[in-house]
Amino acid sequence: MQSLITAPAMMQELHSNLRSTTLRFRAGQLIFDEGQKATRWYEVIQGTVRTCRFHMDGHRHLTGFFFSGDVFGADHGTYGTAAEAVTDVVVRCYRVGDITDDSTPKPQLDEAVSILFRAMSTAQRYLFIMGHRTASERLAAFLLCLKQQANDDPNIFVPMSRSDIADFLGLTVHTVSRTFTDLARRGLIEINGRDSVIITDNAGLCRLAGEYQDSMTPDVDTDIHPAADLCLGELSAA
Amino acid sequence: MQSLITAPAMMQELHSNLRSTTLRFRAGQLIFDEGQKATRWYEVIQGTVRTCRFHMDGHRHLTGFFFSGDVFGADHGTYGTAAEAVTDVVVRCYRVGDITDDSTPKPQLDEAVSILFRAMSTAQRYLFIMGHRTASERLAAFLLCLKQQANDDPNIFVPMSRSDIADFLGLTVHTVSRTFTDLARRGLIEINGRDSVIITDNAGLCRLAGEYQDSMTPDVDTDIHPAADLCLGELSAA
DNA sequence: CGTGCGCTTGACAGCTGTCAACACTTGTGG
DNA sequence: CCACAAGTGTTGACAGCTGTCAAGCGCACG
Repeated sequence: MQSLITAPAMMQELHSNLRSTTLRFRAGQLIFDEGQKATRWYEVIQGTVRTCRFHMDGHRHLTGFFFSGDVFGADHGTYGTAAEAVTDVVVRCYRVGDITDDSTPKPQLDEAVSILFRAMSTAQRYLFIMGHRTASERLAAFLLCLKQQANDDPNIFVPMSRSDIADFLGLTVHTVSRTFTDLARRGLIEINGRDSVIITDNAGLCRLAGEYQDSMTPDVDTDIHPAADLCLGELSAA
Repeated sequence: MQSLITAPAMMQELHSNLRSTTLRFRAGQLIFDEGQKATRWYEVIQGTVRTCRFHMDGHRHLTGFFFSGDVFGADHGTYGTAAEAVTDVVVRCYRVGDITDDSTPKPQLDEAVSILFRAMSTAQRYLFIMGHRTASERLAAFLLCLKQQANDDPNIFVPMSRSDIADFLGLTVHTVSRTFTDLARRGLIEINGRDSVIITDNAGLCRLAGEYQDSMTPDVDTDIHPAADLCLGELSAA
């Protein structure tokens, strides 16, 4: 569920060496705006943050959700997205020299590059979802990401609004809402209010999302590439 | 139209210092496979190359097209996609030390990182297209990319098959075909055989693709974010 | 000339966006 | 405490778009 842009875990190794400021934002508040000079990066201490872009046609596109421990805003030059508080949040804010700064130690630079490549790979997997998956498949993948984010607890806390989910998955609020009730009707989940979902059929949800449990092989008989894979779970990989 | 993964122009600066091998591939031939160790990167001398992934459900997803001068295959660790010749191609093949190799000069490393961030930005823009755009809007954006790739000549050469375009845009062959004829019927393009298209109404095509010519402002009256933009043309940015 | 492949087209169904209405919660003010 | 408004979420009706299925066309190749 982390950003498709950057989640440089490598920077976490520098925590002890960096001066940080703790900030609080109320739900809905802007943390930084798209296009601003990217002089700081942030770590979520408590709450949930979203990154988003607005497009000419008025559509909003959410590019990631960030939870406790996640890093966001580590962009290059200017911020490629805005960041907003989904809930009341507490974040730690670090000034950074540019990643390509001479003072950056070599191994961490290596890891940064590696992470960027992984982020690209994640983005491409996500591209596939947006291009080829239906609403219920996208929502299933999304819920599994939330579950993984919460240590695989099937009792999921959903801090973001239906509208946020819609703008993240490329759907409308209506479709998201309908799909929630549809998944519930099919016995895959149970809905407890607007911010709580229980996964009652994990295997079924995985099947929907395009993941296959255990060593189950996909039921295709054509000449599939051996390396073929689509691990939606990695959407939330750091 | 270049890869969403990597198109490190910085490496081109090293051409003169590197040993290279010239290789030829016939249309349809595999250049390298997904998952292989990424020990070389390639530059297209002549022809067109595509990079693709296969997914469990049997779907193919093309991640980029590469034309003369474009660089592909500069991945980290293993290739994230396979690369195939769309037409008969001539490529130059370079062995590379890892980008993070100690011998890589600092400025070029900086540029590599910068390019990676830009690629991420491009991927996110592309994500938006996949999530929010209709078939005709996608095809319009695609054709404009092809046009830009060919020095803005409105007489476009389309080397790839309808199937390739479909798997790149997240559509089916049928929809791509129907959309081609639809654009022609609306007077935006003229189709000359399967591999040649003339753009007869550039402004109209731009409007469709979500780009606005000149200083035309989008006709929305809601509280649009000031930094809002969607420049599909940058899809083909290096 | 026959075959195979890619491209096109039509009919149809399914999914999702749009429009509309309503329920529920929250906050404000009387 | 109630009335009211605003925001969010849900649901239904409907239309439009796109995938699926099916058929046919044109071209390249043997």
